[in-house]
Amino acid sequence: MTNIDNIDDKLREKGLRATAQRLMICREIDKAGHIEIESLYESLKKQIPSLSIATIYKNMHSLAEKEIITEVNVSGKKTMYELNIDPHIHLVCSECGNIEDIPFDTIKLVSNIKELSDRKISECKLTTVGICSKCLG
Amino acid sequence: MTNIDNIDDKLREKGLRATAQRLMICREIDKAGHIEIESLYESLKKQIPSLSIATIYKNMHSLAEKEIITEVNVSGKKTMYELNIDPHIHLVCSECGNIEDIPFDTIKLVSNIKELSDRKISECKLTTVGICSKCLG
DNA sequence: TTAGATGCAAATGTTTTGCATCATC
DNA sequence: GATGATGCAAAACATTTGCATCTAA
Repeated sequence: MTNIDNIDDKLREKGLRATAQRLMICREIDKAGHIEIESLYESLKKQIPSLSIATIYKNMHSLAEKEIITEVNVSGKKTMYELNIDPHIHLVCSECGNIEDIPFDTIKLVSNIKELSDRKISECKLTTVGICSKCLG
Repeated sequence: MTNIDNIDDKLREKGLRATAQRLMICREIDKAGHIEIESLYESLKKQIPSLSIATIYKNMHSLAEKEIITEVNVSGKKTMYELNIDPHIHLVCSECGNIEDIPFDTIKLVSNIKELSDRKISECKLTTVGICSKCLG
Protein backbone atom coordinates (compact mmCIF):
# COMPACT_ATOMS: atom_id res chain seq x y z
CA MET A 1 0.00 0.00 0.00
CA THR A 2 1.70 3.13 -1.18
CA ASN A 3 1.10 6.70 -0.14
CA ILE A 4 2.29 9.13 -2.75
CA ASP A 5 3.30 11.74 -0.15
CA ASN A 6 6.01 9.52 1.27
CA ILE A 7 7.10 8.13 -2.01
CA ASP A 8 10.74 9.28 -1.55
CA ASP A 9 11.12 7.24 1.61
CA LYS A 10 9.18 4.36 0.19
CA LEU A 11 11.61 4.12 -2.69
CA ARG A 12 14.67 4.25 -0.45
CA GLU A 13 13.17 1.69 1.91
CA LYS A 14 12.93 -0.65 -1.03
CA GLY A 15 16.49 0.07 -2.09
CA LEU A 16 15.73 2.35 -5.02
CA ARG A 17 17.14 5.85 -5.42
CA ALA A 18 14.72 8.72 -5.33
CA THR A 19 15.64 10.29 -8.65
CA ALA A 20 13.65 13.12 -10.15
CA GLN A 21 12.52 10.88 -13.00
CA ARG A 22 11.42 8.08 -10.73
CA LEU A 23 9.50 10.42 -8.44
CA MET A 24 7.67 12.00 -11.33
CA ILE A 25 6.83 8.61 -12.78
CA CYS A 26 5.27 7.57 -9.48
CA ARG A 27 3.35 10.81 -9.13
CA GLU A 28 2.06 10.59 -12.67
CA ILE A 29 0.88 7.02 -12.19
CA ASP A 30 -0.83 8.11 -8.98
CA LYS A 31 -2.51 11.01 -10.73
CA ALA A 32 -3.70 8.89 -13.64
CA GLY A 33 -4.81 5.85 -11.66
CA HIS A 34 -3.93 3.53 -14.52
CA ILE A 35 -1.54 4.59 -17.23
CA GLU A 36 0.26 3.08 -20.19
CA ILE A 37 3.90 3.66 -21.14
CA GLU A 38 3.28 5.99 -24.05
CA SER A 39 0.96 8.34 -22.11
CA LEU A 40 3.37 8.38 -19.22
CA TYR A 41 6.18 9.29 -21.55
CA GLU A 42 4.22 12.03 -23.31
CA SER A 43 3.10 13.61 -20.02
CA LEU A 44 6.50 13.58 -18.39
CA LYS A 45 8.45 14.68 -21.43
CA LYS A 46 6.78 18.07 -21.06
CA GLN A 47 8.34 18.38 -17.64
CA ILE A 48 11.67 16.69 -18.31
CA PRO A 49 12.41 17.12 -22.03
CA SER A 50 15.53 14.98 -21.83
CA LEU A 51 13.55 12.02 -20.51
CA SER A 52 14.17 8.78 -22.37
CA ILE A 53 11.52 6.17 -22.93
CA ALA A 54 14.09 3.56 -21.98
CA THR A 55 14.13 5.11 -18.53
CA ILE A 56 10.39 4.60 -18.27
CA TYR A 57 10.63 0.96 -19.26
CA LYS A 58 13.50 0.37 -16.85
CA ASN A 59 11.57 2.01 -14.05
CA MET A 60 8.42 0.05 -14.72
CA HIS A 61 10.45 -3.08 -14.20
CA SER A 62 12.26 -1.97 -11.07
CA LEU A 63 9.13 -0.48 -9.49
CA ALA A 64 7.10 -3.59 -10.26
CA GLU A 65 9.83 -5.82 -8.91
CA LYS A 66 9.83 -3.87 -5.65
CA GLU A 67 6.06 -4.12 -5.61
CA ILE A 68 5.52 -0.38 -5.66
CA ILE A 69 3.51 -0.59 -8.84
CA THR A 70 1.60 -3.37 -10.56
CA GLU A 71 1.17 -4.25 -14.18
CA VAL A 72 -2.44 -4.15 -15.31
CA ASN A 73 -3.32 -6.32 -18.29
CA VAL A 74 -6.67 -6.06 -19.94
CA SER A 75 -7.57 -7.84 -23.18
CA GLY A 76 -7.37 -5.56 -26.15
CA LYS A 77 -5.59 -2.79 -24.25
CA LYS A 78 -1.95 -1.95 -23.89
CA THR A 79 -0.18 -2.90 -20.71
CA MET A 80 -0.87 -0.35 -18.00
CA TYR A 81 0.53 0.31 -14.56
CA GLU A 82 -0.95 1.40 -11.25
CA LEU A 83 0.38 2.19 -7.79
CA ASN A 84 -0.16 -0.51 -5.22
CA ILE A 85 -2.92 0.88 -3.11
CA ASP A 86 -5.71 -0.64 -1.04
CA PRO A 87 -7.17 -3.95 -2.22
CA HIS A 88 -9.41 -3.40 -5.19
CA ILE A 89 -10.56 -4.97 -8.40
CA HIS A 90 -10.92 -3.49 -11.86
CA LEU A 91 -14.00 -2.62 -13.82
CA VAL A 92 -13.41 -2.21 -17.54
CA CYS A 93 -16.24 -0.14 -18.93
CA SER A 94 -17.89 -1.74 -21.93
CA GLU A 95 -19.18 1.65 -23.04
CA CYS A 96 -16.21 3.99 -22.78
CA GLY A 97 -13.31 1.62 -22.20
CA ASN A 98 -12.12 3.33 -19.06
CA ILE A 99 -10.83 1.36 -16.14
CA GLU A 100 -12.26 2.04 -12.74
CA ASP A 101 -11.22 0.67 -9.36
CA ILE A 102 -13.80 -1.01 -7.21
CA PRO A 103 -12.84 -1.40 -3.54
CA PHE A 104 -13.05 -5.11 -2.89
CA ASP A 105 -11.61 -7.42 -0.28
CA THR A 106 -9.49 -9.72 -2.37
CA ILE A 107 -8.05 -11.28 0.79
CA LYS A 108 -11.43 -12.70 1.64
CA LEU A 109 -11.87 -13.88 -1.93
CA VAL A 110 -8.56 -15.70 -1.80
CA SER A 111 -9.59 -17.65 1.31
CA ASN A 112 -12.88 -18.40 -0.37
CA ILE A 113 -11.16 -19.92 -3.37
CA LYS A 114 -8.78 -21.83 -1.12
CA GLU A 115 -11.69 -23.46 0.65
CA LEU A 116 -13.50 -24.33 -2.54
CA SER A 117 -10.54 -25.62 -4.46
CA ASP A 118 -8.22 -26.90 -1.78
CA ARG A 119 -5.18 -25.19 -3.31
CA LYS A 120 -2.36 -23.05 -2.03
CA ILE A 121 -3.15 -19.55 -3.26
CA SER A 122 -1.35 -16.42 -2.22
CA GLU A 123 -2.91 -13.63 -4.21
CA CYS A 124 -5.43 -12.82 -6.89
CA LYS A 125 -6.36 -10.28 -9.52
CA LEU A 126 -9.94 -9.79 -10.54
CA THR A 127 -11.06 -7.88 -13.59
CA THR A 128 -14.69 -7.28 -14.35
CA VAL A 129 -16.46 -5.91 -17.38
CA GLY A 130 -19.47 -3.66 -16.93
CA ILE A 131 -20.62 -0.06 -16.89
CA CYS A 132 -18.47 2.50 -15.09
CA SER A 133 -19.94 5.13 -12.80
CA LYS A 134 -19.51 7.90 -15.37
CA CYS A 135 -21.46 6.03 -18.03
CA LEU A 136 -24.11 5.00 -15.52
CA GLY A 137 -24.71 8.71 -15.08
CA MET B 1 -18.55 -23.34 -24.23
CA THR B 2 -16.69 -25.03 -27.04
CA ASN B 3 -16.35 -28.69 -27.78
CA ILE B 4 -13.35 -29.41 -29.95
CA ASP B 5 -15.07 -32.34 -31.68
CA ASN B 6 -17.69 -30.10 -33.25
CA ILE B 7 -15.35 -27.26 -33.96
CA ASP B 8 -16.13 -27.26 -37.72
CA ASP B 9 -19.79 -26.61 -37.11
CA LYS B 10 -19.09 -24.18 -34.31
CA LEU B 11 -17.00 -22.07 -36.66
CA ARG B 12 -19.63 -22.05 -39.40
CA GLU B 13 -22.35 -21.25 -36.89
CA LYS B 14 -20.40 -18.17 -35.98
CA GLY B 15 -19.90 -17.21 -39.61
CA LEU B 16 -16.29 -18.29 -39.94
CA ARG B 17 -15.02 -20.69 -42.58
CA ALA B 18 -13.64 -24.00 -41.43
CA THR B 19 -10.24 -23.76 -43.08
CA ALA B 20 -7.50 -26.26 -42.40
CA GLN B 21 -5.41 -23.59 -40.68
CA ARG B 22 -8.22 -22.43 -38.46
CA LEU B 23 -9.14 -25.97 -37.44
CA MET B 24 -5.59 -26.80 -36.53
CA ILE B 25 -5.24 -23.59 -34.58
CA CYS B 26 -8.30 -24.48 -32.52
CA ARG B 27 -7.15 -28.02 -31.96
CA GLU B 28 -3.70 -26.89 -30.91
CA ILE B 29 -5.12 -24.39 -28.43
CA ASP B 30 -7.35 -27.13 -27.07
CA LYS B 31 -4.42 -29.49 -26.74
CA ALA B 32 -2.23 -26.94 -25.01
CA GLY B 33 -4.84 -25.46 -22.72
CA HIS B 34 -3.19 -22.05 -22.82
CA ILE B 35 -0.81 -21.13 -25.60
CA GLU B 36 1.03 -18.10 -26.90
CA ILE B 37 1.35 -17.01 -30.51
CA GLU B 38 4.94 -18.10 -31.01
CA SER B 39 4.43 -21.63 -29.64
CA LEU B 40 1.30 -22.02 -31.69
CA TYR B 41 3.20 -20.97 -34.78
CA GLU B 42 6.13 -23.29 -34.11
CA SER B 43 3.87 -26.28 -33.48
CA LEU B 44 1.67 -25.80 -36.50
CA LYS B 45 4.46 -24.92 -38.90
CA LYS B 46 5.62 -28.52 -38.60
CA GLN B 47 2.27 -29.62 -39.97
CA ILE B 48 1.64 -26.80 -42.45
CA PRO B 49 5.06 -25.50 -43.50
CA SER B 50 3.52 -22.70 -45.56
CA LEU B 51 1.69 -21.33 -42.53
CA SER B 52 2.16 -17.63 -42.00
CA ILE B 53 2.33 -16.03 -38.59
CA ALA B 54 0.04 -13.30 -39.93
CA THR B 55 -2.61 -15.97 -40.33
CA ILE B 56 -2.25 -16.85 -36.68
CA TYR B 57 -2.64 -13.25 -35.58
CA LYS B 58 -5.62 -12.73 -37.85
CA ASN B 59 -7.26 -15.87 -36.52
CA MET B 60 -6.67 -14.96 -32.91
CA HIS B 61 -8.62 -11.80 -33.58
CA SER B 62 -11.50 -13.36 -35.47
CA LEU B 63 -11.82 -16.28 -33.05
CA ALA B 64 -11.74 -13.97 -30.05
CA GLU B 65 -14.30 -11.66 -31.64
CA LYS B 66 -16.63 -14.61 -32.16
CA GLU B 67 -15.99 -15.65 -28.58
CA ILE B 68 -14.58 -19.02 -29.52
CA ILE B 69 -11.31 -18.27 -27.77
CA THR B 70 -10.27 -15.83 -25.06
CA GLU B 71 -7.14 -13.81 -24.58
CA VAL B 72 -5.34 -14.65 -21.35
CA ASN B 73 -3.18 -11.91 -19.89
CA VAL B 74 -0.84 -12.56 -17.04
CA SER B 75 1.73 -10.06 -15.78
CA GLY B 76 5.18 -10.80 -17.04
CA LYS B 77 3.99 -13.37 -19.55
CA LYS B 78 3.18 -13.04 -23.21
CA THR B 79 -0.43 -12.90 -24.26
CA MET B 80 -1.92 -16.36 -24.40
CA TYR B 81 -5.13 -17.82 -25.73
CA GLU B 82 -7.51 -20.52 -24.56
CA LEU B 83 -10.70 -22.08 -25.86
CA ASN B 84 -13.85 -20.92 -24.18
CA ILE B 85 -14.78 -23.82 -21.99
CA ASP B 86 -16.63 -24.17 -18.72
CA PRO B 87 -16.34 -21.32 -16.21
CA HIS B 88 -12.97 -21.39 -14.54
CA ILE B 89 -10.29 -19.17 -13.11
CA HIS B 90 -6.53 -19.26 -13.57
CA LEU B 91 -3.82 -20.28 -11.19
CA VAL B 92 -0.38 -19.02 -12.14
CA CYS B 93 2.16 -21.21 -10.40
CA SER B 94 4.73 -19.22 -8.48
CA GLU B 95 7.14 -22.18 -8.64
CA CYS B 96 7.07 -23.34 -12.24
CA GLY B 97 5.16 -20.55 -13.98
CA ASN B 98 2.59 -22.83 -15.50
CA ILE B 99 -1.02 -21.82 -15.75
CA GLU B 100 -3.65 -24.16 -14.45
CA ASP B 101 -7.42 -23.92 -14.68
CA ILE B 102 -9.46 -24.11 -11.51
CA PRO B 103 -13.16 -24.85 -12.02
CA PHE B 104 -14.93 -21.93 -10.38
CA ASP B 105 -18.38 -20.44 -10.67
CA THR B 106 -17.61 -16.95 -11.94
CA ILE B 107 -21.33 -16.33 -12.49
CA LYS B 108 -21.91 -16.51 -8.77
CA LEU B 109 -18.91 -14.29 -8.16
CA VAL B 110 -20.27 -11.68 -10.53
CA SER B 111 -23.56 -11.48 -8.66
CA ASN B 112 -21.60 -11.26 -5.43
CA ILE B 113 -19.66 -8.25 -6.66
CA LYS B 114 -22.82 -6.67 -8.00
CA GLU B 115 -24.41 -6.86 -4.56
CA LEU B 116 -21.38 -5.51 -2.78
CA SER B 117 -20.62 -2.69 -5.16
CA ASP B 118 -23.98 -1.83 -6.65
CA ARG B 119 -22.62 -1.76 -10.20
CA LYS B 120 -23.66 -3.18 -13.51
CA ILE B 121 -21.23 -6.01 -14.17
CA SER B 122 -21.53 -8.53 -16.96
CA GLU B 123 -18.47 -10.72 -16.70
CA CYS B 124 -15.24 -11.24 -14.84
CA LYS B 125 -11.80 -12.75 -15.11
CA LEU B 126 -10.00 -13.97 -12.06
CA THR B 127 -6.33 -14.85 -11.92
CA THR B 128 -4.72 -16.27 -8.83
CA VAL B 129 -1.10 -16.88 -7.92
CA GLY B 130 -0.20 -19.97 -5.95
CA ILE B 131 1.19 -23.49 -6.24
CA CYS B 132 -0.06 -25.68 -9.06
CA SER B 133 -1.02 -29.31 -8.56
CA LYS B 134 2.19 -30.61 -10.16
CA CYS B 135 4.43 -28.60 -7.84
CA LEU B 136 2.32 -29.51 -4.82
CA GLY B 137 3.24 -33.09 -5.66
C1' DT C 1 33.45 7.77 -3.89
C1' DT C 2 30.71 4.56 -5.94
C1' DA C 3 26.83 1.96 -7.13
C1' DG C 4 22.88 2.76 -9.26
C1' DA C 5 20.22 5.61 -12.70
C1' DT C 6 19.78 8.05 -16.92
C1' DG C 7 19.87 9.01 -22.00
C1' DC C 8 21.04 7.75 -26.40
C1' DA C 9 21.12 4.94 -30.33
C1' DA C 10 20.93 0.62 -32.13
C1' DA C 11 19.13 -3.97 -31.92
C1' DT C 12 15.49 -7.01 -31.15
C1' DG C 13 10.80 -8.47 -30.76
C1' DT C 14 5.82 -8.15 -31.69
C1' DT C 15 1.79 -7.05 -34.29
C1' DT C 16 -0.47 -5.10 -38.28
C1' DT C 17 -1.22 -4.10 -43.11
C1' DG C 18 -1.90 -4.36 -48.19
C1' DC C 19 -2.34 -7.07 -51.73
C1' DA C 20 -2.25 -11.05 -54.86
C1' DT C 21 -3.66 -15.71 -54.73
C1' DC C 22 -6.38 -19.48 -53.08
C1' DA C 23 -10.27 -22.31 -51.12
C1' DT C 24 -14.68 -22.63 -48.79
C1' DC C 25 -19.24 -22.11 -49.11
C1' DG D 1 -18.70 -17.49 -58.68
C1' DA D 2 -18.29 -14.56 -54.64
C1' DT D 3 -16.40 -13.74 -50.48
C1' DG D 4 -13.62 -14.67 -46.98
C1' DA D 5 -8.98 -16.66 -45.78
C1' DT D 6 -4.17 -17.26 -46.55
C1' DG D 7 0.79 -16.11 -47.31
C1' DC D 8 4.19 -12.92 -48.16
C1' DA D 9 6.84 -8.95 -47.46
C1' DA D 10 7.07 -4.58 -45.69
C1' DA D 11 5.69 -1.30 -42.31
C1' DA D 12 4.51 0.03 -37.87
C1' DC D 13 4.80 -0.37 -33.22
C1' DA D 14 6.80 -1.95 -28.65
C1' DT D 15 10.57 -3.32 -25.78
C1' DT D 16 15.35 -4.23 -24.57
C1' DT D 17 20.29 -3.58 -24.59
C1' DG D 18 25.08 -1.69 -24.14
C1' DC D 19 27.57 1.82 -22.92
C1' DA D 20 29.12 6.47 -21.65
C1' DT D 21 27.76 9.93 -18.52
C1' DC D 22 25.68 11.63 -14.49
C1' DT D 23 23.96 11.86 -9.61
C1' DA D 24 21.98 10.31 -5.11
C1' DA D 25 23.52 8.37 -1.13
